[in-house]
Amino acid sequence: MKWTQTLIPTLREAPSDAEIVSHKLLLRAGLIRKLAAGVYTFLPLGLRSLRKIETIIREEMDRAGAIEVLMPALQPPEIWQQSGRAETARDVLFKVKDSSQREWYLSPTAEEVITTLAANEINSYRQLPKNFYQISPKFRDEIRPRFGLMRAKEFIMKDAYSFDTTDDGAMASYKKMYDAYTRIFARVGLKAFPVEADTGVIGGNYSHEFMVPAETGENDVAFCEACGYAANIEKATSGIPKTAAREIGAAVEKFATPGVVTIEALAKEPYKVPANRQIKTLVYVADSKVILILVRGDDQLNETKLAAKTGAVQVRPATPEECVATLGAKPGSLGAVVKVPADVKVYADERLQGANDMTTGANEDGFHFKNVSIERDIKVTAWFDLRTVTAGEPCGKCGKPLKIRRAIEVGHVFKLGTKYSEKLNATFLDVDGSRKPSVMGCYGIGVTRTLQAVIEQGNDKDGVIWPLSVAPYQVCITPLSVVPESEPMKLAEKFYAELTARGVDVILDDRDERPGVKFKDADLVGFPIRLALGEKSLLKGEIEVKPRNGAVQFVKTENAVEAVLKLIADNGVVAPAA
RNA sequence: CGGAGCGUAGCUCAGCCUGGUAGAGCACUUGCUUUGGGAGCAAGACGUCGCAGGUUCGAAUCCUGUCGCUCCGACCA
Repeated sequence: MKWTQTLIPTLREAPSDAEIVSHKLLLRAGLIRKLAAGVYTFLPLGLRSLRKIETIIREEMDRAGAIEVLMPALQPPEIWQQSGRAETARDVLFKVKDSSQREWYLSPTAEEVITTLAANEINSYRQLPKNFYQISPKFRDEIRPRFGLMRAKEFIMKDAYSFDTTDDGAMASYKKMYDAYTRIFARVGLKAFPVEADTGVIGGNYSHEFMVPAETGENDVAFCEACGYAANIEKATSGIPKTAAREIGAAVEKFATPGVVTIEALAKEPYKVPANRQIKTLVYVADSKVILILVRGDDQLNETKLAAKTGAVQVRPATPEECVATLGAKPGSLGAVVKVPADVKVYADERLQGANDMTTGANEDGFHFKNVSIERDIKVTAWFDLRTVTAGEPCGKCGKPLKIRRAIEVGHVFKLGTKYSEKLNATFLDVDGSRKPSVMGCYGIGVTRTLQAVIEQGNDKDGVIWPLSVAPYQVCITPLSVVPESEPMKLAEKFYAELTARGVDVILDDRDERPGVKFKDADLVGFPIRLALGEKSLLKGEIEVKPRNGAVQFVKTENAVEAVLKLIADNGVVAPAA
């Protein structure tokens, strides 16, 4: 490709609405342009990288035995009602109406469609297992699009859905995808690692996310360097000990705490009740039912765990008015010892099991109880792990301290079980003649997000540093004179032809620009290898070969093509084991 | 949806407080010079100051509404 024939609108300054480095570079390097919040056009260079990522994904999905299909973006609401997700996924569904006022959903994912297909087309165990995948635009009514392609209203996702006859088969399918994902991210040059994850409204009971460490990520991951344990903070557990039991003390005693409405205030003079001897009582509304949550004063409730453990679709903190209506006191004086309505369930964090000599609100503004023994004085409906793990806690597996870091989620694999196949009647006849629902799994990769993650991970002050495997072009030839028939231009054309013939992706910067401009642009876009052809070095019979992230080398012109091919071979695409 | 902020040239932004001629840098066009890391000089083109209403002799500037965008939070398959 000749630079002047394509469109590479580089920017010296980033538009002010770009916040993080990868978003700025996507715009500055001329890869994408924003049409509206969370909605982007891919320019020629951005599209080339996107296609390369897609190609890698296709190769690895095909290698793993998955088969490609293409499902519609327009989906009828009926199948979403059938699966139950019309309700549970309501908030992210894009809904459109056609001219006859019929409603459609724009696909945020395709469990319903593929399961409907399987229900119609798969009748026998002989047809299983199957794994269908597609790469297509997806739509989510994100309440707050952010960070360019990271969280967009429209984005490209690879989604795959496996169907098996047995749970073991489903597990094997899951493992294949897990391994394929590992290879995919390695090939696109991303340091991504799998972590245990919550399943959210997708459902199912077993799940891993593939995470790219990055400070700008929107997820926290807890991990143990000693034993390799890693989990999304929404799911992570630790080996932190339960609250130490003391001697069973006297009966519960009320004491005045005027104006004290925080854990911290109660921990100070004159009360001096340490946070770890307090019970924090939280009022929540789970699917429109009021519930009480008890966690230790120095712990934070993990809402994802709460939803997962209680099976609620939606949980939210109660308003102060709802608290008063339920317990008769405002937040800050709440407790579960007295005045808990019979129909209000009380869920307590396991760390409180056996705790006594605790202090908690008295459900009377300005008063607390002390000497509370949780099992003696509080009617706990159920014990769950509900707290959020913090850095430094002992790993639940090996006891070494856990660390926490930010990460970008680029892939997610789920074992779904029969949730969708049962609801949408995706059944098959087994060997013994019995009809069974297929055991499913689903597997997503955020393709556009992966592209941005590559940039977030590979950049310096001058611009993008692409892995060879996904760079828009592998080599940029930069003649410092573009006068036709000039020595630099003639050689540039020759290298262009030869490298192209050898299967290398080359762009020739034939713009009549000053060298500085061309070099700056080449660095900004981040082509992995740059060939500079200037009068000075040509007089010595040399050209300049410069890897984007390495040192300049001068090479005899006759050896230049081989030098480039060697660089590509040395730093090239990770060749995954078959 | 709650909180905060911003909409002025293609991009980054000044001007607004204290109403009166719409500006700078970069980018763009032409010419000359320059030519190994975002050149110099000269000339030029580019604006319904987001939109609508109001106040005023007069509004980019003050007021009201509205739309869009960004950030924090809720949310996040």
